[in-house]
Amino acid sequence: MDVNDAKATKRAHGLETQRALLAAAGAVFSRMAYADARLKDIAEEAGISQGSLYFHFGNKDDVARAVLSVQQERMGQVLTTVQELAGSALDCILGLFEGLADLIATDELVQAGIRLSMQPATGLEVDSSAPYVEWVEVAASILRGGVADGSMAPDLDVRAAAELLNEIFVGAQVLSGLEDKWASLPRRVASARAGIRTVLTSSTRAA
Amino acid sequence: MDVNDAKATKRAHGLETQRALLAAAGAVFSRMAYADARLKDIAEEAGISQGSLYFHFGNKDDVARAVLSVQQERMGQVLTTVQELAGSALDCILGLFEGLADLIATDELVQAGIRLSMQPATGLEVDSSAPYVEWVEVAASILRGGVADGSMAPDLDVRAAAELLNEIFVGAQVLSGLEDKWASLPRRVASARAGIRTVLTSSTRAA
Amino acid sequence: MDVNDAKATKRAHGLETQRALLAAAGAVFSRMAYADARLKDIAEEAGISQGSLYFHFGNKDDVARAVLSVQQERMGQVLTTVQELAGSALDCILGLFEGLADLIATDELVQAGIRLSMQPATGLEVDSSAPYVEWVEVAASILRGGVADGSMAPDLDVRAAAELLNEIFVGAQVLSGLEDKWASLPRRVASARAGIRTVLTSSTRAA
Amino acid sequence: MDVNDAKATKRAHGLETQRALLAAAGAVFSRMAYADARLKDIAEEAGISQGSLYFHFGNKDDVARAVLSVQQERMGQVLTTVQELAGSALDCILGLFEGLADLIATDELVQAGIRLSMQPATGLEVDSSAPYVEWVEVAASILRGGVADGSMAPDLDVRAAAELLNEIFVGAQVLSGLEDKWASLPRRVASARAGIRTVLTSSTRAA
DNA sequence: TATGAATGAGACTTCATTCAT
DNA sequence: CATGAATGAAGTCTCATTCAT
Repeated sequence: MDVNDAKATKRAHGLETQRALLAAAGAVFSRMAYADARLKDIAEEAGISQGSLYFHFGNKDDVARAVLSVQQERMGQVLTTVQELAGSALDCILGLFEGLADLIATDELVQAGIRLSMQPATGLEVDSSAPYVEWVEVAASILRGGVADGSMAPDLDVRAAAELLNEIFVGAQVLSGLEDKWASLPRRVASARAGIRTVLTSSTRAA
Repeated sequence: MDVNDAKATKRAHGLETQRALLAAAGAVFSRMAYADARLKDIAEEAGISQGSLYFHFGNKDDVARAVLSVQQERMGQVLTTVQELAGSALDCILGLFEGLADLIATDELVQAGIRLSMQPATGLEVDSSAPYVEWVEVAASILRGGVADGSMAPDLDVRAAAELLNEIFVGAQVLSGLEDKWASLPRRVASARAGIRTVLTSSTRAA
Repeated sequence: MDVNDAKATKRAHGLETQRALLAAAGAVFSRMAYADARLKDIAEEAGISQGSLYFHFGNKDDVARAVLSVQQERMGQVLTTVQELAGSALDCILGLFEGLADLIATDELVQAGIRLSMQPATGLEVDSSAPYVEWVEVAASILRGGVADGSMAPDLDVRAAAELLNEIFVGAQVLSGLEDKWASLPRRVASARAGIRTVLTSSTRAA
Repeated sequence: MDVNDAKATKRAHGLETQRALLAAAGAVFSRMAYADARLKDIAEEAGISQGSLYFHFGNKDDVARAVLSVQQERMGQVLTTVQELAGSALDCILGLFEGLADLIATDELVQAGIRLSMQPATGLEVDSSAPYVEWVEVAASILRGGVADGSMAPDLDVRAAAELLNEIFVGAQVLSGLEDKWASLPRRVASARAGIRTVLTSSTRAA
């Protein structure tokens, strides 16, 4: 059992290191642009050597990709949770925005992912605009539900409204990121709530 | 007059080079992040040597600052023009968005300025979030006019609406930038038009 | 112990490299002015890459500072040794000059330090004239001993004599440095011996 | 006559510029090492363009050489003057030191020359130690006169004494240069006077 | 004569990445 | 797993020098 214990310990230790590394990457990438972020800083923040970093990740791009993947997972999680709890589609969309805002405001790793998503052509060959397209689809899908369940205007232009919501949320992210590192994002979203509801429920020529 | 002629010629030549340099900087900064942009590329694009670049601008930061300054000037120009032409405040704000969208979609230098504004703490110690604050003020001022001239809802929450408009526009900028280098921005703005009008004119609990 | 061994080995290797680097810096800085010295030459002379140099020293200034620090240590060592051995204060001061002359004539690092000390305001913000002031104090202190132990004239103007000695020694350094890279310094000091003794022992209006 | 006048004016203007340029070079080279001095600074200090500088001097080395040449001329002038006035050889040598000290303390161009002389292998292929050898010869020649006219010890070791004097003076130059840009040189020389006289007049085993 | 503009070589420095231990 | 050491490519910037006007 000695050997197995040692192995287990090592593996546990390795996982812990990896988590620390990811958190450190989040901290650094949330503070500055990808090109300005130094692997040295990440390693230091994680309390390990630069050499070690290359054991856990292949290179700088991989680190960023890992961050992006965690971000997407966590944001997706919010979507799942909200969809389970929400009543009407309108509540769902509003709850989604609120939930994401809270997540972003408190989770450095998610902040880092957002930052990274907004700097294309940086080397990480991922099509970073992809996630945004996805979110439009998500929103459109919910809006269609809203038209169906009567919580939104029956003649809502779903496509345009979904894009508008996306723009609002992305804009709020960017502005709160610049303003105070996303601390004000929940407030911004709350403040936009009334306007959003108006757009989604006003009939005739809405959105 | 020989001497003066010579001087004038030289100065003109210099200014021309500077313009080329600025355009080149616009092209490069609009394509990639500040930290990824290479002075070599800018110089090459302008058709001059790297050394020359330092004759006209002190360093990389100065180049970026010059780009930002031109961007702000051109965007301010749109504001002025629109304010002169517009009838109601509602027309004014919608015209402003349209005008800016067209400018951004076609002017590389302005695109570069936008990119630069969104990468804080990169070295150009300018508080790059400042312009966004300014635009909220501009919007708020126009909205107050709209409440007064009756083109908007009398009980409009001006502050919240101004922030929402700003978020919409910034979000549209970011998304169109990621999607197709701002080509789709005018379309996005046009598509948001109905929603914006709804928000600004719906009474009771608007925005 | 495997791990500790590995660490120790690495550290030893690093120290060795640093020593080589310092020696190379001595060789280069002793041959030319600070501003003319190329880090490339130092790295090459030490047999490592330029990049490596920055692993051990932060920048060019740091390298120079390290050289200066070693120089001062080695020269101070001579002072200590001589003070322990010397009989009279007169023997002490003459022995000090001889010892320093021999050190300077043979130690490239010390030569480099001397060169560096004589190029003020070059970037190494150390007040490089400080060491010279120090040496005047040292000399004055010994001379006071000489007045006390009777090996020098009782009415010696200690301050003036100390300054004169300093000037002689600095002058000899500079001239031998220009003449033949300090090879002739011991000869110069030996040749000055008689004059120095005269100045220090002649009564009435000496020094 | 118009043409000649114009020519004369131009020539005069040119000479004036050249003088300004030389003074500027003196100012700059007296402040920093040759390698640190920028032609741009010299041109600015002279109030002309860098391009103009190349009309008057071929290149950076030439500027330095011009400074050195003026320095040597002015220092030689002091020698001539002193030799005409002095009574005994002892007075002559002491007067020479005093005269040179005063010149150096007040003349930036001479200060610049001194600085330049002490940075060998800088590019100006002049053997900069040559002047110092010369001055030893001058001193030796005067000392021989002193032995002859009885103002110095009859058994003076002329060679050694001359070298010692040279070292004292060079040392004083260097130290005052480092201390306060040569302002204290006259004081240093005055303070060394008594010691020098002792060395030159003490019999038996002097110098 | 004089100058504004331009150039190119080369210096210092940074940083992702690799490797022996 | 981890690290200290090392590397090399590349980037920003400086500066002596040239040239057309």
